[in-house]
Amino acid sequence: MAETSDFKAEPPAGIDSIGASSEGASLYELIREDIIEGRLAANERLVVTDLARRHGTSTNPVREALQLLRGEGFVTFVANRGARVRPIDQDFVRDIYEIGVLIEPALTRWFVNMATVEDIAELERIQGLIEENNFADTYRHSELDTAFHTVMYQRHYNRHAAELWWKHREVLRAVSRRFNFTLARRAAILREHRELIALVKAGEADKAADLISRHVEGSGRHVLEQMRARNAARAG
Amino acid sequence: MAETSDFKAEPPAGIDSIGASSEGASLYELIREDIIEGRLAANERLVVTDLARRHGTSTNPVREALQLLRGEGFVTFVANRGARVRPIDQDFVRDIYEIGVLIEPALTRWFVNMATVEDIAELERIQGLIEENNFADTYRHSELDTAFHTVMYQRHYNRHAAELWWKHREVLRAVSRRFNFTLARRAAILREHRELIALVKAGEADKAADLISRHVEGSGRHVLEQMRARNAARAG
DNA sequence: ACGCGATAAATCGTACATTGTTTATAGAAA
DNA sequence: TTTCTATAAACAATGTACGATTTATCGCGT
Repeated sequence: MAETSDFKAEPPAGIDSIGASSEGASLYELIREDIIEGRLAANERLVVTDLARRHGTSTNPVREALQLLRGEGFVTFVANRGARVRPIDQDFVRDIYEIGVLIEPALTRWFVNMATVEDIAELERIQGLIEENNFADTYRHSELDTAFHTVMYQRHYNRHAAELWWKHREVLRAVSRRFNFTLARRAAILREHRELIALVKAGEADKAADLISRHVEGSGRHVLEQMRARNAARAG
Repeated sequence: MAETSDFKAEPPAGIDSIGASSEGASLYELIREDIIEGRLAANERLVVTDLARRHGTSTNPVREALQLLRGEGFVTFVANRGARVRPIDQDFVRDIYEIGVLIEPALTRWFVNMATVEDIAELERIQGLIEENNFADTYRHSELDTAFHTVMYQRHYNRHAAELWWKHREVLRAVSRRFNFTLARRAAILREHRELIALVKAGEADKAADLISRHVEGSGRHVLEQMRARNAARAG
């Protein structure tokens, strides 16, 4: 099949927990996916015995998976009361984007200074896939958008920053599952990516970093507006 | 007793994993402490049965603790081969400080804009403790130094940033266990903290952020020099 | 309607079985 | 003798099953 792996990236080595491994979707990945994809509600209780039954295993692997997710920050724990899904709400998203605005420009700067021709080719390939998609599938657009950034950040010029990006990335996936970017916003993303590639080729690190800063801030603002609008609609 | 809690801070709510809880040092905290304090060597194997015996429990709590530490990034895993201590080496430290330079100025800016009189009083209290210590105990000096920063960052104007700081903080503790800041450097820290308090009181957010930026960069450079020197000595 | 006690449910810890990995050993070839 | 390999035994990670303790739920009596 035309697997989605046409833009699959590897998680930073060392952090073996975050990121989808090639084949064996282990238990914690499945549970994390359930959280990201929104199949589990915010603050929903994660009952070990239920999850064990559902996944056809005993309780022990589930418990370990939940602890791992706790360490990653996707699950909260209370002693003797078990785990709950950590909600991905407005504050959560706003905070993530604020961090992105701080981190991504620096990552971009490093990338521009150290990018190989293969890296740039890969960027253009992703960009091609986005244009090919031509706004047809909003979810795929989002996936490709994060893939674009991932290409820039995955070779860890700074391992911690790369790990941060991988966590950030999971949240972005969660957001894109819940909210569709408008056509206008998607057009802006496309345009800014194109600009970015040009700047990368020209070796303009500072300008590229600036652009990314505005790019991330713009996306963040847009997502938050979407979230606010939905909340207002729900309340009204 | 004169508990060390004269500058104890709370970990950001929500992230229930990182940070020392008041009393019950649970298993994962103990193991993490062993890593931070350097009682476990870099890349050392973490054998579940050994740890269980050593801590007088069965294997299950140990396994969960290791998964939690994996999620936090202090332990690496290989399937069917178990866990190892993630080394806190030069790269690790350099990367952490680079992130610090990106994050801490923003955190400082937020703090200056939102600090209460109690916050400032707390800062001055810590500063008083540092001056009282008067370079006598280098380890205590480091602890107080991070405590100073923690006061500024712990009230999570941005929860993810606060979590980042808490992780950052653990690494700093690890570093301070392995390397002593020179007298000159500690004097500089003291001076810069004093400057900072003045800027906070004056509400000079930008200048404070600038100062912190240089402050963190300076500490990072200093620590890395220490590490390099020791490595060179070891090699020579 | 509001505590209160019994019952149900789920977490947490222990013990054990299974599977895969590492290490030690013995033998064969150079 | 030395080195490489095949094999077996020890070891440790992973998964299962179960008991104990804590928490949640429900019905009863006032």
